[in-house]
Amino acid sequence: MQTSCGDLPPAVNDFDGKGFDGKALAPAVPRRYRRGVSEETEPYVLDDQVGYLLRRVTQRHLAIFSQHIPEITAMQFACLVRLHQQGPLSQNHLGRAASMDAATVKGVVGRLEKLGLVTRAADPGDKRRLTVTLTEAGAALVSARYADGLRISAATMEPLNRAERAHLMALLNRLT
Amino acid sequence: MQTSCGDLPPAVNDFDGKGFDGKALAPAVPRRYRRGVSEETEPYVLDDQVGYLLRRVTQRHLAIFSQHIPEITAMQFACLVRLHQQGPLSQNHLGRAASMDAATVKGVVGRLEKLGLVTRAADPGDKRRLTVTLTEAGAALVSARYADGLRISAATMEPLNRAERAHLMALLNRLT
DNA sequence: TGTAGATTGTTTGTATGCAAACATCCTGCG
DNA sequence: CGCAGGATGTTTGCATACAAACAATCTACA
Repeated sequence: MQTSCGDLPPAVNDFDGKGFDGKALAPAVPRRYRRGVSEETEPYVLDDQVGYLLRRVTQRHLAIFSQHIPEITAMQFACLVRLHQQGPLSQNHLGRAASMDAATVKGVVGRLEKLGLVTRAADPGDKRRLTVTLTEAGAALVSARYADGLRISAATMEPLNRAERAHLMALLNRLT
Repeated sequence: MQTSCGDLPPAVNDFDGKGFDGKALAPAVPRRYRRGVSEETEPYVLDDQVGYLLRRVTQRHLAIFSQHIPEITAMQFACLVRLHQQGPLSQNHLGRAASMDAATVKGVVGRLEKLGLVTRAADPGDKRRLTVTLTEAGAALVSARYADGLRISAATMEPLNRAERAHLMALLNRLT
C-alpha cells in the first residue's frame, strides 16, 4: 500500500523564517523570547487562524448532518425550523431569520418547494411579497427530525464535555 | 421610515410547545425542572445549535476577510500560504494541506493561475501529477499580506479577550 | 398629494463545496 | 512480470453564498 504522502516534495515542516523562495517570513520565535525587540511579528500559522478552523469544523459538522438527515441540507432544515416555529414568513424575512441573503434564500426556498415541503403565495396586502408557508409534509418532516437535529449538534461537539460545550457556544455567540 | 419588521405575521416568540400548525413540539421546560420524568426532550432552538452558530461566525469572518484582503478569497489565501511555507505541491496534496477536496482545489488553483499567482506544471516523475508552484507575484502577495491575515483573525475575535481567544481556538481545534 | 427613499424579489456572475463516475497512472505483491 | 488496488486529476451535477444591478411596490414626509 502506498502511503498517502509517499514522495512529497522536500517537506518544510521546519518553519525557519524563510519561504521556499528564500523570502523572509515572520520570525517563528515566540513572543516571550523576544522581549525588548521593537519590530515583533507573529508568524502566520494557517492552522492557528480562526477562519481556517471554522471552515474545518463546519466541514465536519456538515458531514455529520448529512449522515443523520440525508433528505435535506442544513440550510433547508434551518428554514423549515423557522417556518415551523414562527409561522408563514415572507421570503426575505425567512432569509433574515435563517441568516441568508435574498439571492440565497430564493434558491433554498425554490428547492424546498420542489420537494413539496413549502409553498409560495403572493401576499394580498403587499404585492411585492411572497409568503412562504410550510406544507403538511414539511411540518411533519421538521417535527420528526427535531430529535435528529439535537443529535447532530451533540455529535459535532462529542469531543467536548458538558461544560466545554456550553463554553464554546457562549464564545461563538459573542462572535456573531 | 419603515421599520424592518413593520407587519410581520403574528410573531410567535412565545415558544409554547406548539408550532404554528398546532403540532406538538419538544417541551421548552428546562431539564432541571423535569427530574424524574422519563421521556425528556430538549426543545430545538436553532440559535443554540453549533452548526448555525458556526455558519454565522463564518459569515462575519469572511466579510472581515474581504475588507482586509479584497484581491483574493480566504480559500485562495490559504493555498498561497501553504505553497509559500511548504514549497511546490501536487494539486491533490495542496488540497489536503488546505482542507479542500480534489474538485474544489481544481477550481481554486485555476483561478489563482488566471491571476498569475501560481503555475501548474506536469510532474516529470509521475505523469498523473500536476505540480503547483507559487510565482514571484504570488510569493510577493503572501509575504505582503501575512500581517493582514493576522489582523483578520484578531478582528474576527475582537469581542473576546486574550484568554477567551486561546480557549476558543483550543475548543475548535478539538472539533476538527 | 407626490415623491424620495426604502423594501421585496429576481437575475447574473463569480466562488466555494462535495458526491460520484471516469480515465490514467503508479506500486506492491504474488 | 503482471495485475489488483490505490492515487491523481477531471468532469458533471447539485447546493450554498454573496455582490451588484433591476423592476415593482410601498411609505413616510414634505
